[in-house]
Formats: sequence, C-alpha cells, structure tokens
Amino acid sequence: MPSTELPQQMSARRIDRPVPLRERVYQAMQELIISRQLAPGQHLVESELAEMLGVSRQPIREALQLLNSEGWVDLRPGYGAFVHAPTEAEVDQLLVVRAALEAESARLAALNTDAEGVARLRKLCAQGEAAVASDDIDGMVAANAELHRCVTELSGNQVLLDMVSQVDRRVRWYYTPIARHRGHQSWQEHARLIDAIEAGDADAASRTMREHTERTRQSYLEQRRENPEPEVAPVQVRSRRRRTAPGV
Amino acid sequence: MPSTELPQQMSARRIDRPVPLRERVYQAMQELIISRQLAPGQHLVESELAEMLGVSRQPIREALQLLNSEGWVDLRPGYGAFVHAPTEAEVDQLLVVRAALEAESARLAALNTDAEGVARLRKLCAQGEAAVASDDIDGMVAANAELHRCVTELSGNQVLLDMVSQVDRRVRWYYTPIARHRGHQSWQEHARLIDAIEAGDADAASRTMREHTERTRQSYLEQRRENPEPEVAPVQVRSRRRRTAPGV
DNA sequence: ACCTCGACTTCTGCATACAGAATACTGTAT
DNA sequence: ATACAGTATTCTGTATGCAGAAGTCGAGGT
Repeated sequence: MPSTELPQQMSARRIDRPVPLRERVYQAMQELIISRQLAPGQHLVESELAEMLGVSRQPIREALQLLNSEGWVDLRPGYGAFVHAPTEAEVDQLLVVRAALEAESARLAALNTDAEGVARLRKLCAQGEAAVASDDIDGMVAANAELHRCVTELSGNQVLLDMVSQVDRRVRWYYTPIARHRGHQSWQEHARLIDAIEAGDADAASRTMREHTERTRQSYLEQRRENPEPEVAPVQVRSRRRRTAPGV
Repeated sequence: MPSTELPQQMSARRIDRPVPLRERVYQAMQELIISRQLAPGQHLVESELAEMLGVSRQPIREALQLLNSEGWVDLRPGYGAFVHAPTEAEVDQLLVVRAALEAESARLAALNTDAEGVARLRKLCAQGEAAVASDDIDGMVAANAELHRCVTELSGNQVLLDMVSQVDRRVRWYYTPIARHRGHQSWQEHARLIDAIEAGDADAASRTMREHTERTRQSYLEQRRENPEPEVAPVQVRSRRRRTAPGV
C-alpha cells in the first residue's frame, strides 16, 4: 500500500503540502528513462509500472501524460506508452532549437547585465575550469548545465527559462560524451561569453553563445558518427509472456 | 535472414480509430477558454466540468494535465485547476520567445529553400493581401497564422515546429487586435521575408523575420497599453454555493 | 509451407467509490 | 465590530472495477 508515511522534508514546496504522487512518479520515471533502466522503445505497461512503484494505475497514467507532453514517452492511443527513442535527426533538431533559444538568452542577459549575476557566472566558470583541470567529466557537465541555466535566468524571461529547461532535459543524455570530447575549448568560449555579457554587448553575447552551442552540436554529430548507438539496450522485451496455460 | 517481416500488415493504423475522450475534452476545453466561456482565473471544478461535458472525472483530469503542461490552466496541487490568466509581462515574454524561434525558422527555411514551398508562401501572402484589401480581420489572422506556420514547416525542423505551434497557440488570443492595428504593413514585411527565403539568404530572412515579429510585439504592447484588459470577465464565481441543504 | 480465420489474452479507457485535505462558514468571545 | 476558533462541506487525490479494443497465438484450409 502506498500509504507509507514519508518524512515531508522537501522544502521547495509550500509549507507541508504533500507532493502529489503523480509528480513523484513523473520524477521517478524520468530518472528511470535517463538511466536507461527503461530502455528506448520499451513498451510501458501501466499495471507493471504501478506494481513496480507501489501505486495504483491512476497516478501512473497522469505521469505518462506529462512525460508524453515533454517528449519522454510516446502514447499510442488505443495501445500504450513507449519510451521515446530519439533519432539522431531529432537530437540534432533539439540542439538547433537549443542554440537559438540560448543565443536569445545570452542577448537578453547582456541587456540585463548585472554585477551580481556576472559574479555568479564567473564562479561557475571557475568551477568548470577546475573540473577540466582535474579531468572530472561529471563536474564539467554539472557546471556547464548550471552556467547555461544561469545565463537563461539572467535573461529575466521566465518563459524562455521554462522552454530551455525543457529542451535541455531532453538532450542531457548526450552531454557527457560531448564534454569528454571538447571540455577545454568549451570553457574558453564560456569565458568569452561572460565577457560579452558583462560588457552589455548583446550582439557579441548572442553570437558567442550561438557559435558555442553550434560547436557543441557539431561535436555531438561527430561523436554519434563514431559511435552510432551509444549502448542502447535493444527494446528489452516488455514482460515475460505467460504461455497460455496448457490446460491438460 | 529470410525476412518474414510483416509487409502490409504494418500499416494497421485504423483510420477510424475512436478519438480518446480525453482528447475531445482537451479540445473542447481549449475552445471554451479561447472563447472566454471559461474566464481567466476561473476555478475549474472537475465534477462540474464532468457534468457539463457528460463524461466522468477521469478524462477531465487527463485533459487538465495536458492543458496545464501547455500553459492553459494552472494546477494548484491540493486545490484545483484555474484558467490561466496571462499577464502582460508573460505575453511579452512569449512574443520574445516566438520572435527568436521564428527567426530561426526563417533562417533554416532560407537554407532549405525550395520552389514549391516558396510558391505556397506566395499564395498565402496573396490571400493575406486580399484580406487586407477587403478589411477582413479574421482572414488576415488566418492567413498570417498559416504563413508563419508554413515558414516553420519549410525549416524542416519538426521540433521547432512543435515548439512554435505551442507558443503560437498561447498568444493566439492577441492576434486579432494586432492585425487590426498593423494589417497592411505586416504583409509588406511578409513579402520581403519571402524574397529573402527565395533568394536563400539566411541572414536576411532571419533578420527580416525578427524585425517583423518584433514589430508585432511592439504593436501588442501599444494595444495593451491603450486597452489594458481586453474584456476579461472578472473571475466569474466558481459555482453557485449551495446553502447547507435544508434537509427535508 | 504459407496464408487466413478465429478465439484468447492482455491492456487500455472510462466510470465509480472512498478517504483525506483544504476551504469556507458560523458562532462566540473580546 | 473584529478576530479567532471550531465545524461543516466540498473538492481533490487515489484506488478499484468493468467493458471494449488491440494484439497475439494457434488451428485449419489452400
């Protein structure tokens, strides 16, 4: 029974409001997908998920709706849900969109420039360079994500932030190989980007960000070409198929 | 491998598959919101909607999830759903994002330029100009929407198309006054945009689109300043409050 | 051996039911 | 009159049940 009392220690929420189950299911499933425990293409059976997560089908369904609207799973109306399997073309398109949105973020951030924000950026940049120096891939990825997010926050455009975050989650899978591929250069570009933002030079900031994300995209394409399908578990069969009980 | 892969059976896509109830509810509610029959800020009670539309609460809930993820309603976890009431700042931000995405669309469309697509654009442009000539506001809005959509389609980027469509639906409310405000000039700009796309001049196309959407945004801001709240029904009370049932 | 037809299984879609949470109301005290 | 507390009520969140549709498997015909 899911009536398990959990110590409501999440602070991001309003005072003591229980996080809806659907949201926890959403989070859990997103992580299962990112970690490949739910493989791309896999058929998701509601009752199995319900059992696996210890809840009823209802919150599962609602979470699936959400995951669908963000491109994590595909819903075939009469049939079921499938973990979305992004093609190379699709990831490429996502990176193009991301490039456009982030270039706009940088432009607006430069127009909104503010000393405190620039300081945050510098700090993150330093963290990233440190990660490069110690060859810490995960650290690079993390600092990179935070830095980009910070730029978008500094744009002051909440809609933009939501959108970039959404796109970003969908391509997060692909950052690790990219970071491995061009870690050092990437952080030089970040430094120049911050210079432009600090100077309030909107065009330069936009252009620098665009070139930066464009190189990231190129890097992805090269990586993928060298390593076409990065350990994609091949559709890991849905469920043990109970043979029809032979009556005899 | 003696490929016994099912040949035609693969397209077993029933043409008359029954549209899921949740989707019809989604459509219906979106139209109710656009037509202001459900007013911004209004509290949506699931059971009332269910009764109004003649279905159970389940498809209502699923539709609400969808409407929430697209910004049509706000979901307050413990409490309920409310028709989203966009602020001026939010609409402005949406228009900024739209400008960035559409500029990218135009850029890509110019790179992908193709005679057949340009012909479609020209035709839509002619329709729009005809609508301007006959002072047909709705015609202008429709032709405008189709033209912009067409440009994004020509970009060849499906992700971009999805994203632009989503943003576009959220600002559709505001197109009519804008069209009324600057109908004629708008179509001159469209013509120049198409020229740039036809010429394959990506920078010009991008710049033209950006200036165009930027003027649209300015037009919105002016309009809104003249007419701060375009007939927003003020939160039309939720439900007749049944006095405590007087028993027998 | 291949294809077709038919029944079975399983799953989704939808409806209903129940418990807890949040709100709004009412009465009382200051 | 205002503020506060207690109570009542409504609504959401979640679980469960049921019917129909989609897919699958197997048998029989060609």
